[in-house]
Parts: sequence; C-alpha cells; structure tokens
Amino acid sequence: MSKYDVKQEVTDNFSLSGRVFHNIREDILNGKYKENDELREVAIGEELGVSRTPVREAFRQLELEGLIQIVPNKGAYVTGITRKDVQDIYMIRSLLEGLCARWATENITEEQMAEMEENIFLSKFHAEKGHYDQLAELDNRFHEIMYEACNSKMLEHQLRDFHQYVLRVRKKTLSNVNRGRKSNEEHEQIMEAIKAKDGDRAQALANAHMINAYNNMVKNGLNEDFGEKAQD
Amino acid sequence: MSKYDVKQEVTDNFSLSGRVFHNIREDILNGKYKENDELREVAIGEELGVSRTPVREAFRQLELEGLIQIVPNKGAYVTGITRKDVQDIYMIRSLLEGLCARWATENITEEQMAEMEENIFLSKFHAEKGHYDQLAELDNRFHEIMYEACNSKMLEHQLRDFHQYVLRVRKKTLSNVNRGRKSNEEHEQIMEAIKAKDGDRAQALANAHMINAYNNMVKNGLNEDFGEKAQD
DNA sequence: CTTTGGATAATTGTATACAATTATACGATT
DNA sequence: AATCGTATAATTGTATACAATTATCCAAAG
Repeated sequence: MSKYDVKQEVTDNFSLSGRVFHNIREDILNGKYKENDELREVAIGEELGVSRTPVREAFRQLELEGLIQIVPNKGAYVTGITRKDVQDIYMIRSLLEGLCARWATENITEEQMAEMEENIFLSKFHAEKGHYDQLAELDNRFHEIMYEACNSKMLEHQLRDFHQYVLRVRKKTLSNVNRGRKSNEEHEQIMEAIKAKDGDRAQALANAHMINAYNNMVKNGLNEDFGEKAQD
Repeated sequence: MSKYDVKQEVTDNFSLSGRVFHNIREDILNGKYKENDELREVAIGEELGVSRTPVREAFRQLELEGLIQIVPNKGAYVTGITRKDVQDIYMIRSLLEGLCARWATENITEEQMAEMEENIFLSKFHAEKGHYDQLAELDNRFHEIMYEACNSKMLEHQLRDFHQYVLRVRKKTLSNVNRGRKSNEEHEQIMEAIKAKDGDRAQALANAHMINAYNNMVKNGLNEDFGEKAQD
C-alpha cells in the first residue's frame, strides 16, 4: 500500500503515454539515457509497468521533440543534448524572451501585473533567506507569467518548450546565490519596464537577462555536465 | 524533375503513423478539418485504411505540435490556426531567420554557398519565365539551405517546423509575380551579405525579408483564408 | 413539457496477438 | 581461421481484443 501512497502532483493525472513521455524525457535530460543509447519498447514498458502501446506513443512525441530518433524497423536512439545545443537554445530564447517581454508590455492584464510584482517581492524575501528551492520556483513562475502575458499562443508554446528543455541545467545555476540575486534584480527591471509600458526597454532587458543566465551557466556547472558530449 | 536529396523530416518515413501524421496535418492546414472539429480514431483509420494504433500515434504528435488538443477519455479536437497565430509566427520567424542568416554567415560551407548562388540564378530564370511552381520550390529550398548552413540543429528544427506550418499560406503569396520577383531580390541580397561575411547585414536583411513576406501576405490572400477564423 | 435515471451505444485507453523486419548464433564451406 | 548462409531469436509494426469512460436515448416521474 505504501507504493500507492507516494505523493503525486495533481498535474501527474496524465494518461499512461503522457507519463511515459515525461518519464523518458526526464531520463534523457538527466543523463540516465545517454546519446546513442537504444531505447527498447518492452524494457521501458516493463520498467514503468505498462505495455508497449503507450511507450510507442511516447516515442513518437519524443521524436518530434528531437530527443530521440526512430529508425524504422530498427529502434529508437537517444539524440541527446550537446553543449552547443544548450548554447543555441539560450541564444534563440534570448531573442524570443525579448519579443515576449515586448508583447507582454502591450498585453499584460492587471492580474498578471499584480502577480508579477508579488513574484518580485517574494523572490527578494526568499533570496535574503537563502531559500533556493522557492527561489527557483519563483524564477520559473516569473517567466511563466510573462509567457502568459504576451498573449501569443504560439510564442508561449515555443518558450515553454525551450524552458522545459534547459530546466535541469538551470537548476544548478540558480543554486548559485549570487546569480540568484542578480537574476532577481534583472526580473525587477523587466517588470518595471513592462509596468512603465516601455516595450523597447523590456525587450532589451529580457534579451540581456537570457544572455546573462547563459554566461553564468557556462562559468560554473555546464562543463561537468556536458563535457563528455561537447562537440565544439 | 528537380532534386530529391532534400532533407526530409524524421516523420516522413514510410511508417503508417508517419503517413497518418502528415495526412492529418495537411488536412488541418488546408481547412478540411476546421477549428474545434472532433477527430475520431476509427473514422480516420478507416479513411486511410489503417487501424487505430498508428492514428493514435499520429494524434500524440499532432498534439505536441499544437494542432490538436487531446482531452483524456473524450476526444481529439482541432486547435486550428488563427490569423493572429500566423502573424505571430511570422514575427517569431523574422527574428529566428535573422539569427539563422547570421550563423549561416559564420558557418556556411563552400558547397552550400555554391548551391545558394545556383538557387538565386535559377530563381531569376524561372521568374522571367513565370514558372511559379519551380519558383516556389526554389524559394523553399533557399530557406532550407540557410537552415542547414547555420549549423545549429536546434534552430534548424525550429525554423523547419514554422516553415511547414505556414507553407500553405505562403503558396498563394508567391503566385503573386511581383512578390516573387521582390522575394528573389531579397534572397540575392541576403546571399551577397553571407558571401561577404557581413553577419549584421545578413541578419537585418533576413529579418526584413520575413516582415515583407508577411506584409505582402496580409495585403492579398490572408483574409479570404482566415477571415472566418480571425479573432483579432 | 422538462427533468432524471439508467440502459445502451459509441469512443477512447490499454494490453496483447500476430506479422514483418532485423539481429544473432552457429555450423558448413573454403 | 575466415566467410558465408541459414535457422533462430529478438525487436519493431500493425491490428485486434478487451476495459474504462463518456455520450446518447428513452421512458417514467414530477
């Protein structure tokens, strides 16, 4: 019975294929499955206690996300994520987060603005206290608010995907207390620009925010994770 | 006939699910399935002569692409593409095509440069002759070359997706002879900037190229296609 | 007439069976 | 010993069977 008492998030109420999808993706991003590893349907099915059907559905999704490559009648192979991939994603994100901040400036609702201000306030508090977990969560949430506020289903979708993609790498980064504080300051500036309806400034700040996050990540932590996979 | 060595998407394989995926996507993009339509697994399976299994796999992919929404135990509903979506995609693409042109400037190979020059040359020829089909193909190919030349798997993937997404809308646009000629000129300028290793200029030109393509599209053709779905 | 209850049908979710394809093992031939 | 060919096993591709859930219909109650 203890097996079923394990705490599950409400949003984990997915279909089996959905759970399998998230599970495998996490395992690829975690490094459990490494580049060029072959994923076998039965093995993964048994590991997760499901049949091949949901596993195959998950495979198709992972293929579309570019995390695995399915070779017909042969197998599914992990594509992995190289150091250069991460770098490219951050460059792409910096442009799109900038655009998002601009659009958010034009479309943000009062409720969203209020939540953003609250987010900044809480982040300051938890930064003082050294509550890294809450800080990471608030950081995520800040970006989520912006994604919602930009009022663009397409852009929101893109940014959310990228966000997920580099989430693991970002975790480490934020546990650096200095970057956490600096990140908060940058969020606050972005928020102020949005509040002041200064789209140009919001865009530039959000753009720079991503570049800073990337540069900080490169300085500490990325090498040990991706050194063996580095291509460039 | 022209070349077949054009790089294809992974899902273009000969598996049933791949075919079903492309089939449904095409039908959504060309309006056979409209917004909020419910897609039933057996109906589509029978129509394409396959069982539910490949249909379901295709559904999962379509959901990830944002073309349909799967409500657990209920059904799959077409999300559709609004006029605002198209506009947003073009804005996003303009940024990413700019980045792509910049990176292509830094990474393009001699072979790719040669093909790009050949592409420009052929485009001029077919524009003179009024060969719209070849012109559209060459236009697609020009962008494909840039996507490959940028040397970024991530960016290439993103741009290819967007490109596919708006392909149908673009078809009409290019059949406007004036836009076709203007587009060619812009391609040539981008090519020249890349050849001259002027990344800034290449980026700015590619950026503007997308904006122009969008503005032209809005001027003629978009309304009749998306008028009934327009939200804004 | 509207509402409600439940039987029935339709649809999706999952597992399994079977076919097609590919990988592996192993002996025969050279 | 190396290579080839074939039998066998392993794996993926597809279809189907069964379970779970949701939608529909219709009669009876108010």
